[in-house]
Amino acid sequence: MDTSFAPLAPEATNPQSFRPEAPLELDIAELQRHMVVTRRKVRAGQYLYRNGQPFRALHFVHAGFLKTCELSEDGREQVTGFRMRGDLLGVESIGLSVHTCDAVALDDAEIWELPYPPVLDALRHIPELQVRLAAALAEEIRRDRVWMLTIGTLPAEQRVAAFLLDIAARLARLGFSARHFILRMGRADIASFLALKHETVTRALSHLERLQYISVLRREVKLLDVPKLRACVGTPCTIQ
Amino acid sequence: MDTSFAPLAPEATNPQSFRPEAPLELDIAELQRHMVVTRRKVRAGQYLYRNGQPFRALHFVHAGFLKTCELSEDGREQVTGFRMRGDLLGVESIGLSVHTCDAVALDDAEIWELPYPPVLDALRHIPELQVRLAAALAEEIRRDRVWMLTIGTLPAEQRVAAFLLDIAARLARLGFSARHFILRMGRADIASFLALKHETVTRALSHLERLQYISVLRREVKLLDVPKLRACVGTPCTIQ
DNA sequence: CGGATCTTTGAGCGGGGTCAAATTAGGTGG
DNA sequence: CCACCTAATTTGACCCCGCTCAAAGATCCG
Repeated sequence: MDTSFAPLAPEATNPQSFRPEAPLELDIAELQRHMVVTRRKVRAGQYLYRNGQPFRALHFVHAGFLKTCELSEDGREQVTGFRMRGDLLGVESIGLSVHTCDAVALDDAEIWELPYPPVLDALRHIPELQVRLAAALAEEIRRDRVWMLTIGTLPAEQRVAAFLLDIAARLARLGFSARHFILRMGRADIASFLALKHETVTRALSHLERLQYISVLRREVKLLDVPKLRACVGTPCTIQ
Repeated sequence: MDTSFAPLAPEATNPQSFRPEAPLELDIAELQRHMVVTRRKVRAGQYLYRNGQPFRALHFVHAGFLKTCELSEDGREQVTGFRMRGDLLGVESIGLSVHTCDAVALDDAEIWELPYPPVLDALRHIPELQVRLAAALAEEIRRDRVWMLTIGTLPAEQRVAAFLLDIAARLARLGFSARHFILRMGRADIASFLALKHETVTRALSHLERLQYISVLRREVKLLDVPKLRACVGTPCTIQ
C-alpha cells in the first residue's frame, strides 16, 4: 500500500494552494455598486469577530479557513462550523446589534466586509439578491440540521467519516482535490464540532486508516475508498 | 411535598387550553393585504408537510404543537425542533422546490399558509417585513446552534433540564404557565431531539423528580425549583 | 536547542445504551 | 360499560462505546 507522504513537495503539490479563480456564489461586484465593500486580512488564530462585539457587517470569506464557536455563560464552548472561501459569516446575527458567537481564523484569511445594515438597503434595490440572502440563510439552517442528524444518530467513527466527506465535497466545489487535502483545524476542533473528545477523533481516524478507507498523517488526509466511507455514513451505495 | 396531580380538574386548569389572545410576532393582517392566506387544520399525528413534497408555502402556527424531523436516505431520523403558536415552519426550504424535512402535528393544529413564492413578492412591498423574515431565519440558526452547544457539552440529565426550561420559557411567552404544563410529545421525541434514548430521558426525569427539582407524571410536568434547574444547565445563578 | 502545543496510544472506568419485563394509559369494538 | 389490544412509560440488569487520565512522541516556534 502506498500511504507514504514522502513524494509530496512542500508547496508545489499542496492541495490547498491559493486559487482565486474558484467560482463564488455571491456576486460581490454587483453589491459593490451599492455599498462600500472593504477587504480585511485576518491572521491565523485571530478573531474575525467575538461574542458580544457590535454587529456591523456580514463577512464574506474570500480566502482562508475559519471556525465559528458558540459560547455559554459558564464557559462551555462548541464549534458550530468550519467556513471557507465563498461562505458568508455573521448571518446568524441579523436582527441583533451584537454578535452571539465567535469567528476565528484557522488560517490567514481575507475577508470582504459587507457593512450592515447598509447591505439590507442594497438588497432592497437588488430584489434578486434579496432572495439569495434568504436562501443562504435557509441553507445554513439545513446544513446545521443535517449535522444534528449526524451527531444524533451516528456513532463516533461514522461521524468522523461524515466530517471528512463533507470537507472533501466542499473543497471539491472550490476546485481543490477531494481525495487529498490538509485539515486546517486541530483534533480538538473536529471533536467539538462532532460532539466527541479529541482522543476519540484520533482513534477514529486511526481505525479508518487501518481499514484502508483513508490515510492520515497529522493534518494531511487522503481518501482511499470513498464508496466505503459513504456506506459508512449511511448513504446507500449508488452502485447496486 | 405536594406533587399530587389529583386536584387538577380535567379542563378548567389545563395549563395549555386554547388562548388565541396571545400576541404574535408576525403581522398576518398586513400580509393578508398582499396575498391569500389560507387556514388549514392538521390533526394530531398528521403531516403538515413531508420530505420531498413540493414547497409551496411557509406555515405559520396559529394553534397546536408540531415537531420537525430531519431524515436520512438510509432511514435514520432526528427530531430537530418542536414548534408552537407563533412559530414559522418551512423557512428551511426557502430557495428549494421541495421540502427537505417532515413537519408532524403532535396536537390538533391550525396553520396559516403563506403561499410561496408570493410571500417573497409581498415582502418586497413591505421592506420592514423583509428584514423580519431575515431576522426570523437568523434566529432559527441561533436556536439550532444553542442546541448544538447543549448537546455537545452537557450530559443527559442536564440536557433534559435545558429542554424543560426551554419549553417553559416558550410557553410563558405565549401567556401559559411556565411552572406547570403538559408535554405534547413522547419520551422518544424528546430523546431524539436531545440525542439520547427514551429510557435515558425517563431516567433523567425520574432523577430530577427525586431531587425535587420537578415533578412528573407521564406528560404532566411541574417545575418545582427553577433556580436549581438553571444552575444544572450552566446558567450562573443570578443571585450571586 | 528548549519549551509549548498537538497528536497518538494505552489502560481503566463509567455514563448512557441495549435488552427485557412490568405497569399503565388509551383506544376500539362488542 | 367493559374487555381487550396497542402503545407509551418506567424500571432493572448488564454491557460497551466513548470518556478520563496518563504518558510518550512529533512538530513548531522562538
